[in-house]
Amino acid sequence: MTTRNTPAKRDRILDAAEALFAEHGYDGVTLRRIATRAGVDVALANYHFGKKLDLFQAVFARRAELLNGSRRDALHACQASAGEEGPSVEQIIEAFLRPLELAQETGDEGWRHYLALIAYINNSPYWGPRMMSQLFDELVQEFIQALRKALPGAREEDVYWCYHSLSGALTLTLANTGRIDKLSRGKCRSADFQAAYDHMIPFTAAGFRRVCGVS
Amino acid sequence: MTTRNTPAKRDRILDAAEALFAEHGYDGVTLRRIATRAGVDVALANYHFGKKLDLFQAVFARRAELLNGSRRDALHACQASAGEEGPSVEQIIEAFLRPLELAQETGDEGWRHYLALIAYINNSPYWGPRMMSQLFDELVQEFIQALRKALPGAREEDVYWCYHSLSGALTLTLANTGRIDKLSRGKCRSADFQAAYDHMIPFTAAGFRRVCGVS
DNA sequence: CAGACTATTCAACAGGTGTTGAATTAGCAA
DNA sequence: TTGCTAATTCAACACCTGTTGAATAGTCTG
Repeated sequence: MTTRNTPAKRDRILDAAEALFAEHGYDGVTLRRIATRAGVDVALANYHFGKKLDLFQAVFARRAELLNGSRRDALHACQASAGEEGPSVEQIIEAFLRPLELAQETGDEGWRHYLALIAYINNSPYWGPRMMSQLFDELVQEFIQALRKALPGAREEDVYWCYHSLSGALTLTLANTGRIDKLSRGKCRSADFQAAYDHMIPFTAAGFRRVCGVS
Repeated sequence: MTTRNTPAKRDRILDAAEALFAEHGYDGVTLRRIATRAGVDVALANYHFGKKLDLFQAVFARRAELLNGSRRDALHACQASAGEEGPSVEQIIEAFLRPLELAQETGDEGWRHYLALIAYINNSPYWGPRMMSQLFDELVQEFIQALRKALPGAREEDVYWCYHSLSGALTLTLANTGRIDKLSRGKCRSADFQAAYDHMIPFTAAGFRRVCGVS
């Protein structure tokens, strides 16, 4: 066999880096802290991934394919079950958001950290422009085209601005800062993605319909 | 006179720190880089503000009062001009967002950087919980109470979730990452706050009405 | 077993970090 | 002028950073 079975330490480095980068950002994390958390020597990160920046990108890329696949499947499924005129705005947004719940379905902390990392990158004026596009733009454009079909006659510009609001609401959810918990005095729990999406889907769908001029 | 007229260098340090913190985050910026940008010796930042963390907080606090005042005035103004039943959802959100346009009205780059810094802090799992509340929560609660009055019968939890979406959309706007520019192939310019709010106000207002069960 | 290759650790480097105390300059009072 | 104080710079500290090359341990092949 050409590819050896990768040892556990390599993955532990990715896991540790994922969690720390998500909470403190790229510059807020030291390779030594990552290594300590992974129970590994500092030099090992360099051996497996090269420079610190390469490790950062490896963490970011690791789960992207899986996430994109899950989202794409959801979109195609709702398109297949819909009729000729295609799925509704609500169905499309649902396909966009629900796959992100895998974070808590599986109880996998890694996914929660990864989604927080996406939020960090997407909201960063430095990282956003140079890292989001290559992994996520193609699929996002597919969702936006589906939305345009569900909103006939909408101006292209309006659809993009609405997507911007949707993306922002999602990003803050994924960041999982716990601020809404404090504001609402415990009535909302920002870690409860399901509740967040239950509200976000009708909220953003109504926004799309209003701004894009379809009753 | 008891307070000397503060020399220009002190403010230049705040300006430089503001711009750099907003783009690269707390750990991504070095005191030497701030000093260089301000045309000042490294030790001067320490003399005026103490530790690096104190400088960070000073930058964050500098414009907060002014911003809160501007927003509070806008809210009270629309409340005064409204009748007994209070202002509409649209009017309240407008009062929440429009004051943020001062960034481009005045052409002041400092405000643009400051708002991007708010976005950075608000979206950060580390800084968000420990810095947002003390400066902004009181006024936010006032806005939320106004929204509840405009949405009679709405469940408190639903109002907070809707505010969460509004806050997320706003945060991504303030971050000013330019991603929507690329996605829309130039049809939207994320630096154009006015266009952003023109879309965001009806978008989020429709979301509030739908989720909070008022036609 | 020897050999080969991968995974991992050890030790150390050159450079950058925040911070500090002493020295210097500038601005105003008597 | 002479003082006094605030503002600013200079020089240096102890520490931490990412990175690297050599050394060691582990694992499979023949």
